[in-house]
Amino acid sequence: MAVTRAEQRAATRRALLAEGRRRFAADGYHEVVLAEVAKAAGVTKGAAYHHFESKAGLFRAVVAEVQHELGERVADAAEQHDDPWERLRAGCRTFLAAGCDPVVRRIVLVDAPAVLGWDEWRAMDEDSSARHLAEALEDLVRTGTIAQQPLEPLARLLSGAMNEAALWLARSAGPEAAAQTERALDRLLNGLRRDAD
Amino acid sequence: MAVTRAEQRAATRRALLAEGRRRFAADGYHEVVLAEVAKAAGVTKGAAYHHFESKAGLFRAVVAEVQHELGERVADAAEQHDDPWERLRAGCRTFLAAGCDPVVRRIVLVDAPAVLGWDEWRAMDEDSSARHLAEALEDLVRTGTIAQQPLEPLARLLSGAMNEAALWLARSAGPEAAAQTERALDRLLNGLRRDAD
DNA sequence: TCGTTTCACATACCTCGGGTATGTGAAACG
DNA sequence: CGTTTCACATACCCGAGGTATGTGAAACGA
Repeated sequence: MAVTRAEQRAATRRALLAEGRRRFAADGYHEVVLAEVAKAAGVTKGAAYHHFESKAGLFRAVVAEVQHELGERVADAAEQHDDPWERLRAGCRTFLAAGCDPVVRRIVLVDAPAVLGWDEWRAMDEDSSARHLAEALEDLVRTGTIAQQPLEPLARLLSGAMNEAALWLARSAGPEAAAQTERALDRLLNGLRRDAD
Repeated sequence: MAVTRAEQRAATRRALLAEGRRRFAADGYHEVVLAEVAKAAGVTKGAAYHHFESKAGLFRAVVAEVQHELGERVADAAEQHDDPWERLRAGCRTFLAAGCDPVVRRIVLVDAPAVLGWDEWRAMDEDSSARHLAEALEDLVRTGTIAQQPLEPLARLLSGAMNEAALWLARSAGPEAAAQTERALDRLLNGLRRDAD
């Protein structure tokens, strides 16, 4: 089989990303040593620096990847529904469930803000997940389900609430915790509705 | 002036904590080099390791200090009011304002979860701020202002909402952002009330 | 087909910073 | 006043991120 250079390059990059994702999720950014990631991926540290500008650069690429997948999952869940209100709820539920995944939890929610800086983290979050939340809220205003109001602060509050709840859910043993959290979130959201339930 | 050993020890510890707090807030945990903190505090690295078990140990002590002060401020603000509902609102407003302080923002909200681990961060947060939130919610249930319900998930949602909102507020230029966030938070909380506004 | 260029890495090396082991001089103590 | 304690200072180790340079096999042009 002929292996072109482009194919080999892509394969190496994928291997580094995959191994990085595993280790960042399992051990946390600081505990991960780049040379070991490279070794496990079948290459040396030089390859890693050829593909990424630094250890933080590899981490950034992993975060972007995970964020993107997360956003897709949330969007897919929302699209299962037609009613804007149910779209929002479905997205929230999916996010809460996904946040329990150690990959999302450790990489995106815990380490990323500290490693990449809060501003960059927020920009990446906006591109993947938070954007969907903002759109969902806009739909709710457009359809008159909730009153017109500044949506940016509201989106931030809800985004933070779900981030933290996801982190907490992953640590709470009770299987009823997820359901309780969803109910509590429902109650909060219902406060925004204009008409009765 | 006679300087006893205990006094000197306490002074050195205070100096290390103060300088650490400054640098951790300004540059972030990773960028801070322990030897420079010690030097700026008028001692050497050896002194730092005599007082704290590691760089993370100094950071942990700083986090505990800042968390404690933050909790006090929130509690003080709440105690200005008698009505449980207003106590909660006052505490939330105070927290949102305090979270904009770079010391709280960078040290407690951004770096601490990654450096100390989310579990330890959460335990410290519970001891200082989150405990007050939980008590406020219990009061609201006791007085019948909000319906009886599992309070732990609700407290987590609200805590996360305010953490994220505080982080965002510190970055948003507009002076109306704080007021808008408080209004949005009010709307969410109002959803919990049993009776009309 | 063959010389040349490109490039995807490997290898060797540097440096900085966290951590440790040990020394020291002045209080504390009997 | 001799001895002990202890709050540091000094010297050293080493692991890990980052860099500079080498290399061999594809890619390419003639």
